[in-house]
Amino acid sequence: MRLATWNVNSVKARLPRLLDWLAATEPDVLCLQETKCPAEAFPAAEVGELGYAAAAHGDGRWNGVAVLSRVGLDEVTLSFPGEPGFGELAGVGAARPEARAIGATCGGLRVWSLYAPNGRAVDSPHFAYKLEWFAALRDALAAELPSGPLVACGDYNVAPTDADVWDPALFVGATHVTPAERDALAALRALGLHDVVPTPMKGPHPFTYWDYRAGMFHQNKGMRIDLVYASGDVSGRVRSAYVDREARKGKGPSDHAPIVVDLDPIS
DNA sequence: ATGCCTCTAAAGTAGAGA
Repeated sequence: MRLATWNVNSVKARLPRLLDWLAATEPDVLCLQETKCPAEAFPAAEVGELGYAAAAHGDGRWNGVAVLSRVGLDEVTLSFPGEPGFGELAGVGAARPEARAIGATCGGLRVWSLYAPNGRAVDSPHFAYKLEWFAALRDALAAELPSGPLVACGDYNVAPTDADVWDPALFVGATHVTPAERDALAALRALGLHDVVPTPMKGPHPFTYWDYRAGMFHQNKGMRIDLVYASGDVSGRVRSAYVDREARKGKGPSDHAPIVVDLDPIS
């Protein structure tokens, strides 16, 4: 099975590239983040022509996640149980969860496509929301893990180590690298989830995100913030994993590159 | 070379991303 995850930064703006990439890469399952479109506007017919079923969760302008599969798409779950919304923590009343999580069972594998809150700044209510969201995610995945093989893919908006940012000194005091955020990842690993670290196509760092500005991609000033967290029975089947930095090149790319993971069949 | 930001809409500028 070939599994992939990609923050596309608008599925509408990226649709020609997405379709070309699907045809060339042929993943069995693809997790998408930042689709930035309502579920009813998701280009299900277009991906359907390539043989993919689609499940989408959307808010409209912001966020948005989806799962595409050509090996079955069952038990679709929009948001995870206990997922917080932003407004509750900001004290402005109860809020629905944002469109940051969608789960589906694809060919016997439980798959989550996740888009973690950015956090903005450590003194922002958005940062507290980010940590609360991760704590709730931990509980939701803990509840599902006994049921079978599981993979939680997506844009975690956390760089797991200092080696996962191009210049750690520039990130002192910033989000994405704080001990609190890294502890949230450690709590997920403590459940038995394994960080499937992909191989970079170029250079020593498996970065998955490069800012659009100032030629960051061309200088390989990136971050590894897109992650594949796999249960033990899945991580043991990983034959290979890579960051497809080719998809970050050229005109009109997303600012993130896809991660592609090849799994051996269940023996 | 891979090339200096881009997306959406409550749009003609602003907010968000990280």
